[in-house]
Amino acid sequence: MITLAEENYLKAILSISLNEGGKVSTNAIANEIGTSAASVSDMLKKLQEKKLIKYEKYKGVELSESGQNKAINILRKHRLWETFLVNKLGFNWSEVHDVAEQLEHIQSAELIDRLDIFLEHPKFDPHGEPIPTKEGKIPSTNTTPLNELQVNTKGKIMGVSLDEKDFLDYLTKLNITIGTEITLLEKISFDKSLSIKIANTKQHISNDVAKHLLIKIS
Amino acid sequence: MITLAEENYLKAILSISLNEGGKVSTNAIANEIGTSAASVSDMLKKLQEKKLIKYEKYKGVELSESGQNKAINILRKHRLWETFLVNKLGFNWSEVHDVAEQLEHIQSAELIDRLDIFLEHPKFDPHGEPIPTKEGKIPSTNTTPLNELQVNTKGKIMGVSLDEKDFLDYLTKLNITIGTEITLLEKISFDKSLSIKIANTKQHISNDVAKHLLIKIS
DNA sequence: TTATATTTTTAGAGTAGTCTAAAAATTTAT
DNA sequence: ATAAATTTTTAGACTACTCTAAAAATATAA
Repeated sequence: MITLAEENYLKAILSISLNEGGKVSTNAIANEIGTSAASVSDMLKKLQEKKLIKYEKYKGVELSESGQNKAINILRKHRLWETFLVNKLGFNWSEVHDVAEQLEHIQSAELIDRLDIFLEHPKFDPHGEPIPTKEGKIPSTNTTPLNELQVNTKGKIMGVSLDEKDFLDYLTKLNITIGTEITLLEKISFDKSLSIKIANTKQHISNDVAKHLLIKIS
Repeated sequence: MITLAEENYLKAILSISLNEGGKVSTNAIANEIGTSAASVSDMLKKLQEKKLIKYEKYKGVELSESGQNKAINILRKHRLWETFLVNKLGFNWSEVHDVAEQLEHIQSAELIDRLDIFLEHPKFDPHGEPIPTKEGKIPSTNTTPLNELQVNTKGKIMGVSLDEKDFLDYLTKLNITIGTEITLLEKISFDKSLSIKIANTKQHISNDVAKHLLIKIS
């Protein structure tokens, strides 16, 4: 059996390696989970013991096949629950993260199968992130972070890669949501901030915001 | 903050006192939770410390007001989740207990408010048990256990007071479910077993089964 | 009412997870 | 290439919960 803490470590390792690729460092995990490097070091030994990760002391860590399957399944559950909370219970997209973090640990394959059917097999969660398949594949999305686009490119916002209340509430204030058409007008080299056009209104956003907006070029 | 283990103790104490009334013994709790009396004794000290119970050594225990509120809220969550699982996800009434035992610990008042709305404020769970109100009241049901009825009484099954798979699957096999019309034909004094009539078919059930069938006399 | 049985509590120890402080290994910079 | 900075691991301790065994309190019965 896998414990709740172990699940959270696997999830953190998956999340970091999806964002950065390659081996994951102890510090990165500590930072992601909000714990000490010492605790991480301890836990990595246990996960290694259970063959959920590949780990060499001082050399960083990656998920084993079974570890990856478990981590992706947790991600699938998280995104299905977020979809349920928004589509069925009427939550706002900025309100669902914390509850989904709890729900993702409920143990019942049957429950998730039925939830998936009930939601009519959604492909994306309320943040536009792809929902992993039952078989453990994460469908790829043909999107580019806004800050990597060239000036004068036009596109549509397909998703956001950050699930934090403040960020999402700010986007809502800017009239930015999934499906919003956007044009990149100008890149300021000094601070990498961007001028954009949304619904014929010019707006200015920081690089920190832009890098989490996933665009499909039109 | 209340831990998962503490929640389970409060729930166990509530469940026992609803069934038997009066103060709850250490052994009864140990039995309900499936742990040792020593562990219970330990935990009772902690719950007392947090003012969730009224406890005197060797004298048994009862819930404090705040403990009772917490316990009833867990029961409310359990029964709402069971209703969701059956009414929305299509689970059978015998399959939902274990998953609901996990879901009842999810911490979010907003979630439960919205679930209640989504389910259209159900009054009873799939086993016919009343769903406690948000204010912490458990509505009373005017029902009598089948084994307490007099011979030749006719009634309708309004609920079952046991949520165990084997029991519920057996009822299904007997064509017994919520709403089933039933007539008590005969009581066998030797083993307290009963002859009953369901849909014009005579059947025979043990006292152990009958005592968990809650009847409204018609 | 005193002995016996039962229940409950205490004592001591174990596991999972966390922490801080210090040691060891690795990386970076001069 | 060696010193300094950073990262990672180890050591030792703490909390929450669990256990078994033994002691203490209570209930039951002759």
